[in-house]
This record gives sequence, C-alpha cells and structure tokens, in this order.
Amino acid sequence: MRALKTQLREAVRAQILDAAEELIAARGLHGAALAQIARKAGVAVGTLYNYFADRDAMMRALFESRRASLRPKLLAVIAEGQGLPFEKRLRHFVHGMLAVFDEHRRFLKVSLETEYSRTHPSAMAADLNAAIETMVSAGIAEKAIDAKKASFFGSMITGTLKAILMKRAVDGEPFANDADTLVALFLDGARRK
Amino acid sequence: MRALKTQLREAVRAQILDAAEELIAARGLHGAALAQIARKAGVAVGTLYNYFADRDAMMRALFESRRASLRPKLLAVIAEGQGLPFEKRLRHFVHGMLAVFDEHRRFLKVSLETEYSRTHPSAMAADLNAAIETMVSAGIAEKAIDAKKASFFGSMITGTLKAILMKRAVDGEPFANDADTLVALFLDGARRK
Amino acid sequence: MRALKTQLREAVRAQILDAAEELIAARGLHGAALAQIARKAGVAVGTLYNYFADRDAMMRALFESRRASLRPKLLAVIAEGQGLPFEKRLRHFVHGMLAVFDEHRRFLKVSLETEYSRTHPSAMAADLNAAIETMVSAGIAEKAIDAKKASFFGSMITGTLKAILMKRAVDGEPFANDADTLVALFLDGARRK
Amino acid sequence: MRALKTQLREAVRAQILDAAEELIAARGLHGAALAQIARKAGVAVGTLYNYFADRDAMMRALFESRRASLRPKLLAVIAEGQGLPFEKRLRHFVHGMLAVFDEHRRFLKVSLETEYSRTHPSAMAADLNAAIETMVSAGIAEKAIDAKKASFFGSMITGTLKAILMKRAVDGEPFANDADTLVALFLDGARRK
DNA sequence: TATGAATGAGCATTCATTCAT
DNA sequence: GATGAATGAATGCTCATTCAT
Repeated sequence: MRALKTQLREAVRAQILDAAEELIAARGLHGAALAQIARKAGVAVGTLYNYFADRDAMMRALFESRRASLRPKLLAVIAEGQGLPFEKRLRHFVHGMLAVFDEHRRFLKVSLETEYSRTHPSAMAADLNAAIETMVSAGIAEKAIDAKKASFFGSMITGTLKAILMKRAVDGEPFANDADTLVALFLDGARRK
Repeated sequence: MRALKTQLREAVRAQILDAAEELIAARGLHGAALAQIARKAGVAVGTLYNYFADRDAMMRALFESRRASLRPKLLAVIAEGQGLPFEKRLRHFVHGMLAVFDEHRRFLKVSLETEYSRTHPSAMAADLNAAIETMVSAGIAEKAIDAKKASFFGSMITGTLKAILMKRAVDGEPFANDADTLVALFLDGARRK
Repeated sequence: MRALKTQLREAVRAQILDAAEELIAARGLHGAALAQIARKAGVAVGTLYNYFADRDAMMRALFESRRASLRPKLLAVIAEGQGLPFEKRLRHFVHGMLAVFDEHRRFLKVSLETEYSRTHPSAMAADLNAAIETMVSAGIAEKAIDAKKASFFGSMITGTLKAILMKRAVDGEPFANDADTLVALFLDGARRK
Repeated sequence: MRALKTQLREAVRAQILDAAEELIAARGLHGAALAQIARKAGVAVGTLYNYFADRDAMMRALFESRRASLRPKLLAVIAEGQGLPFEKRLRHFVHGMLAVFDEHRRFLKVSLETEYSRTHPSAMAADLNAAIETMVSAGIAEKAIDAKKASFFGSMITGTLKAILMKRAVDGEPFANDADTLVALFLDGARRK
C-alpha cells in the first residue's frame, strides 16, 4: 500500500522528467516552459511543485537522474578495465563508453547541446576524467605510451569522442562501430607507416 | 567632421557589443538583459535600438563582428599552408589556429560556452571544416596518412583542439605552446615506440 | 461546483470587459492601458491573459460581446417588420432600433466615438444596411416611396439616427421618444403643408 | 528678405502639415509617428519642434489650418444665403456645403475617420450648427417648414450629409451631384405623392 | 535654425511561483 | 496530493521629446 503509493509517485516523477527532457531537447534549456512540461507530462502546473522545489531543482533532478543511470555503467566499464594491459584497457574503455552512450542517445543530445553540463559539471564527468588519468598513468608506468604526450591524451580522448558523438547524433548512426578505428587513431596516429 | 561622427558611432557600437559580450560570457545568451547591456555600455536602452533592429540582431551582430575579425586570419593560415607537404601543412595549421585563437580568447569563451554557434553555424566553421578535409585529402594523396583512419581525422583535430582550448581558457595558459605536442599526437598517436 | 467555477470565470471576464469599456469610453481605444484595465477590473495584469490572448483579442471580445447582445434584438425588430405595409414597417423599425439602443447606451457611446466600428465593421451593421435596403425595395414595390430618392433613403435613416443618438447620448435623454417625429420627417420632410 | 524667410518658413510648415495629414489619413491619429512625418516632410525630427511645441500642438495646428481654410468658404455660403426664402436658402446651403467639401476631400476623410473632431470640436462646426439653426428659425418664421419637426431638422441635415460624404469618400464620386436630391428629401421626404 | 542620435518613461507580453479549493 | 487561475516582476520594444553640434 505504502509501496504502491511510492511507486506511483516515482512514476509521475519520471513522466515529468521525460517530458522536460523531450522539451529541452527540442527547444533548449530556457525554451521549455513549465506549462508545456506539465501539459506533456499530463499533470497540472502546480503538481510540478509537489515534486520539485522550483524550476531549477527540476533541471538539476533531470540531469542528476540521467547521470545517475549512466554513472554506474560507466564506472563498471572503468572497473572492468582495471588490471588489463594498457592497450586492451583503452580499447575496452572506448568500446564501453560508446556502447553506454548508444543506450542514452536522447540524454546525450540534451547534454551536449545545452549549457547545463558546462555550468553544472557532473561528478560523472570528474569520474571519467579521473579514470582516464589513472589509465594514462598506468600506461606510462608500463611504458605503453609516451609520457610527453600523455598530458594531452585525456583531452584528446574526450574531445574526439565528443566530436564523434555529435556527428553521429546528427546522422543517426550507432556510436559503437567507430570504436576500433578511434583506438587505433589514439594509439598510433593517422600517419601511414 | 562626417568622418568623426562615423568614428564616434562605431565606437559606441563597439562599446555596446563589448558590454553584450561580457554579460553573455557571465550570464549566458539569455541571461543578458538589454537593460544590463545598456547600463554596462553607458547608454540608454533606446539607444541600443539606434544600432540594432532588435535583441536578436544585436546577438547576430556580435557574433558576426567577432567572426569577421577571426575569419581572414584563419583563411590566411589556411592559404599559407597550401602546397606544403602534409606534415608541415598540418603543423602550420595547428600552430596558426592556436595563435589566432590566443588573440581572441574572450570571444572564444563565449563561442564555446553558449549555444549560439550550434544554432547559428558560421561560414567560418564551414571554411575550417572544408580546409581540414582538403588538407586530409592531400595527405591521403601523397600517402602521408592512412586513408582508413582519415574519416575521423577531422573530428579528432577539431574535437581535441576544442578540448584543449577550453582547458586553457580555464587555466589561463596561452594556447600556442601546445601546438607541437598536439601535432605529434595527431600524427603518431600516444604509443611509445 | 464545475458550474460555479464557470460562472465565476464568466463574472471575471465580464468585469474585465466592463472595465475596458469604461476606460475606452473615457480615453479612447488606444488610451486604455492594460494596467489600468486590470486595476479597474480588480485583477492582476497577468490575469487578463488568462482570459484573452492579447490586447487585440480583448478589444475584439469586447465589441463582439456587445454586438452579440445587440444583434438578436435588432434582428428580431427587423423580422417583426417583415410583411407590414411600408409605412408601418418603417415606423416599427425606427421605434425598435431606438428602443434597443436605449438599452445599450454605454456601448453605443463607445461604438460611435471610437474608430473600431470603422476598422472592424460588424455583421450587425451589414445586417442593418441589408434590412434597410430590403425595406426600401419593398417600399418602392408597393409604390409607397419615390424610387428616385430611394438611393439616399438608407443613408438618410442611418445618418440621421446616428446624429440623434449622439445628441441624446450627450444630453442624456432617452432615444425612443424621438421615433415618431423622425418617421414623419423621413416620409414627408420638413416642409409645412 | 525678412518676407522671404517668413515665406520659406510657411512653406516648410505646410509641408509638415501635409505629411502629417497624409499619414493620419493612412494610419490613424495615433499611427502616424513623428519620425515618419518628418521623413515624409523631408525634414529632421528635431525640426518639427521648431514649428510646433509638441505632437499635440502639431495635430491641433493641422486641424486648425484645415478648418481655417474651410471656414471662410462655409461662412460665405451661409452669408450668401441670408435673406433668401427658406427653400432657396436651404438649396443654396446644401449645394454650397457639398461644393466646398469637394474641394477638401482629403481633410474630410481625416476629419470623418479620426476621433479628433469629436474630442476637439471646431468653432466651424458650431458655426455650421448655428447657421442651420438660424436658417431653420427663419424657415419656421416664414412658415415654410413645420415647427414640430424643426428640432430634428438640423440633425437630419448634418447626419445625412455625413453619411453621404462617407459613402462618396469611399466610392470616389463627387459630392455636389447629390445636392438636389438631398434637398428634395429634406423638404418633402421619401413618400411618393 | 536644422539635424538626428540619445533618452527613458510607458507599454504589451511572458512565465515561474503561489494558494484556495 | 492535485488542480489551474491569479499573481506581478521582468523583459523587449516604441516613440515623443531633448539637446549638443
């Protein structure tokens, strides 16, 4: 009984966040008015305030919710890679990331296209950066990669991944296909041997 | 006399655009109210409308003005590289880009942090992409780079550059120092040989 | 309950339109600011927009509402006259019109004193003109009036009525008393026999 | 020299009033912005204030100027009619009025279509009414018209003339052709004898 | 005197937030 | 808890008026 109520409440909350996400994807972070979100979610405007303190809190909740469902998957990918030799680890990382992002395309669009991620950086992004740094350190330690270039390696990985994700988000192709080529590019560059 | 007036007018216009740029950098594209812009520019609200048809036109003018001062420099960098063997050409391109961006740090921040560039893509960005594609094609033709990886090469360059620019924009370091390392990374990857 | 709410809503709507009508009567169609209308109606500015899409729609609603309450009465007057011999019909028409207008003095003032009726002609006015034309045609057919003068007869009736209405609107006298004299004037002119 | 300057000044003043009249005819009393008037008149906005204290004064000047050129003509028509037997006097009055109005069609349009005449009644209109009353009194005295109907006779004349003027203003026909029929209608009504 | 850029009060409109039901 | 009408501060924009040149 109590559980049922909680479940119902969670369902409504999810409906609201879905509606918000869709409208933000379509009209931007500022363009999504609460009245529209309420209508799309099938509730009254006032109801929104039973679930979120104010508009800002709703946005925060949206991103936290999506990040919370992404984060464990990414952490799992990172954890699985630990202990692997560097190249395999990198390959696993890139494959894993792209696979996870393939499962969350809509949020990825919202995340890449709005300024929210920049103004409210996520713990997830910090995790990711830390994981990459760790991986890179391990790579240096096992002399798999060049220490001099390593300081940019993280930026290269995240920057290139972002660019590819946006490109594929536009053309609709799955992300995962690109993993192997990217790894090769990261490790050996574009020069013809 | 007439020239003096024109000069004065241009000065006021520039003041307004500077004020707008600063406020947008601080509060986002939507967060900068015309009243604030006017105050910071030291003019009355109505004066803004003597220079721009409406808010939208002002934003367009801001980006067009900044892009217009960037574009010829970038085109020059691109033109200078033509005819060079691929590796030199790439090196020249990266060096040139970073040097130009060093001269326009504030606009770069605005451009990277707001959604404007996404919703109103610039001819400049198209030029840049085309230039990179041309350079890559030349690289393939002279068998300097690997055709299979080439399709991601452009995304890697732009994505990585963006990531580095944002990093350096935050920590305040000049961009240009990073050029050589980046080129090495692009061409040969991070693997230790 | 639902009915009660609807009733309340209608009451507020009517309050707003009354406030608008009063202010327009006092300061003209353009002189009535929404803030004033809201204050006089006892609501907040934003509330106006829960009832009307924008200022224009409010003005349209005002005139439509008033016209909608006038029109059936005028149509009834017209319908009642059909089939009567011309003179009786004309007398009935003039009496009926003036009686109806006596019931709507305030709107009449607004209607006669603002440009709205000219820029947004009403179906009612068209009805009236058509009814007069029909009546005149019938008058010609039964040889009750002079065909040569008939083309101006309509203009004479409406023009004279307007003039009398404005005169009486100013001095506060009821309109209806003047009906018989007007009919006599219309039919036989002012010449002493 | 001094006279030349005065003449020039008058010419500019007239240009401004013409521009104002034209714009008011096209867009209404409120719709004509000073910037537009200045542009159409070929002067700068500031110049308008060398000729008129403010917008209101300009509007007043416009109507006063037009009325001042109409008034003596109407007074002449009235004066000429004095002493004539009533019917001839009335005929002369109606003919004279319509002829004068034919010479001032554009101002008539402005005068009939804006609220100015209602909010700022002219001495001319008062003259006209007085003249009509005088004429009617004379008519009663010489037993040419019916005293009982006389109180509405003035309203009938002015109301009917207005209606005909608006009709002809729309269809572009000259006013004067209608004079005889109107007089007959005023004196003997529409009834077929 | 003529100019026209600068001014800022005034306006219509939007929308997050509140609250009586 | 759910509702949605009411609220009013905030915003973009207009335009009569001023004033330095």
